[in-house]
Amino acid sequence: MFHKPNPSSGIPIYRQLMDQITHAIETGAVRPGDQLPGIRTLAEQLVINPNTVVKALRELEHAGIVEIRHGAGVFVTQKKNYETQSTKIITAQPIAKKFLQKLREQGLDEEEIRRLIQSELIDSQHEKKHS
Amino acid sequence: MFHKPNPSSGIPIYRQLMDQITHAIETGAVRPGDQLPGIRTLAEQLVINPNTVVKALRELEHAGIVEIRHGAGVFVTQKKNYETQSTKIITAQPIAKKFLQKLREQGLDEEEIRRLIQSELIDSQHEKKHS
Amino acid sequence: MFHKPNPSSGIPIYRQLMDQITHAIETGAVRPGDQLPGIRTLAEQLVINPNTVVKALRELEHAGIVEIRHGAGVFVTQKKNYETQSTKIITAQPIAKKFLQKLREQGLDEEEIRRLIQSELIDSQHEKKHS
Amino acid sequence: MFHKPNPSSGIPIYRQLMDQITHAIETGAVRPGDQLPGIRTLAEQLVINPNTVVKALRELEHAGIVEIRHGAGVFVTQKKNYETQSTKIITAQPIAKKFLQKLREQGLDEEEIRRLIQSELIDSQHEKKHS
DNA sequence: GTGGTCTAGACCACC
DNA sequence: GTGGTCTAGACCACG
Repeated sequence: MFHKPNPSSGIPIYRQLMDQITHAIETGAVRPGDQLPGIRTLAEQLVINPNTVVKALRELEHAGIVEIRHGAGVFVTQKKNYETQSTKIITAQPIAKKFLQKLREQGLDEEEIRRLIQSELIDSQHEKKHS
Repeated sequence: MFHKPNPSSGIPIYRQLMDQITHAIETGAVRPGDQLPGIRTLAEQLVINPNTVVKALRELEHAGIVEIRHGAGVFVTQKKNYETQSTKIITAQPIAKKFLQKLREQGLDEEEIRRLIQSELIDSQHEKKHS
Repeated sequence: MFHKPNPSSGIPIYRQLMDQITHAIETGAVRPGDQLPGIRTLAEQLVINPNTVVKALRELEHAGIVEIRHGAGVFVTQKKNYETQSTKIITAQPIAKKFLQKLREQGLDEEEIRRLIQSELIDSQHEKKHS
Repeated sequence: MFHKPNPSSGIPIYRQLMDQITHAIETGAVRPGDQLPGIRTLAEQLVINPNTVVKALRELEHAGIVEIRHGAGVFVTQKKNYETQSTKIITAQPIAKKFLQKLREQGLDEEEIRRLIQSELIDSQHEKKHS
């Protein structure tokens, strides 16, 4: 059902697995309420360490994508709209957090940060056009 | 700064460590922006495995309590309004101390105190529900 | 008679059940010689697996708290001098209730109370050692 | 190192495994401090369920024969004289306990029980001689 | 990779 | 109807 991650892609294996699972949900390959393969099963199929699988599933649980029931298995959450909270966003969140943290340490306030971001976004659009 | 967890208390070690850190923040023993001891240092002091320390810190990061900066260390998050937190916990401390003192005078040991508190907390939850 | 354990408290379910039973004996809610509810009954009431109940009872049996009679049921052991036990716990109960009331008035929630108590218990252990 | 238990012998599998382990210790096949095979390994070798292995080891731990170290493995206790506490005795203890419990429920006191046992022992010796 | 806990559900033995 | 044992297999904690 899932395929082997590429260990030399630069993207952490657990993130690649997260992407595969969220993608499977988005495409409807697995549906809310469905049970996912067990941790050991996944680890064997994908030839990765069970702990890595655990890490991926734990992150997905924190994000509300799956539900881990002790002794029973891992299930896709019943709720809804993963569209708005795709893996990409989830992945980006901590990066943004650390970035803002750094800016604040530099002494920038909210307004200054907003202006900085906006101007950089505009710049990068221009660079795109000129390339 | 932190105490050795009790491995036979039934409470997972990583959770005991989380509790200690949270409590230290609540009481103001460590303040927002402060750096916590390194993972290895903590592991040695508490005589536990570094991975267990990592797990505790990772959970606290997810909860927004601390921030792990790659290559720099672990820091208490700036955000929260810990001032009101600290005040109420600090006010509560002497009450707790006196209370524990009284129970011990009654002849209760640690185990009995733990059970009594837990039981009373559960009871009051039920009273809440029924009200 | 017994309450549903909290499966996400970090404390193993079987241990929470042990605590409840021990506490019920200490307070005199159940007395030496009394029969406890059957394993299946308990499991249904608490919405947990019968095997988990068995584990709790087995541990209590090893500790000499209860006696499991095959085909007959589970009984509180006759031996111990619970009278003195009961007295001190029962005396302590209103103290605990008042104490928890005060903490709640300070604005502490259950989680904060738990941490405070645990932390104070640990502290007093260290004071003991150093004395 | 250990061999498959007989599931249809009437003796519980976990007890057969306990016997094998204690026998291995008594004969010196495994010595104090030695690590036993892991739970999963044992289960595979003996073609039984891991939980059954766990049950056997837990009982042996309660009896002080082995020491289970979380995350590390199962080890033969360093202490000594298992000779005086052989499996036979350990097995017999709970039987004796329940027997005495029954007699007490019949209203017999300690002295009466002692006399009863002694007289029965003498009787059975006589029966032996006459057979 | 170790042991620890839990679920679900089976069949057996005792009273 | 009680507890006793066992299986199959899940996730959790720790080293």
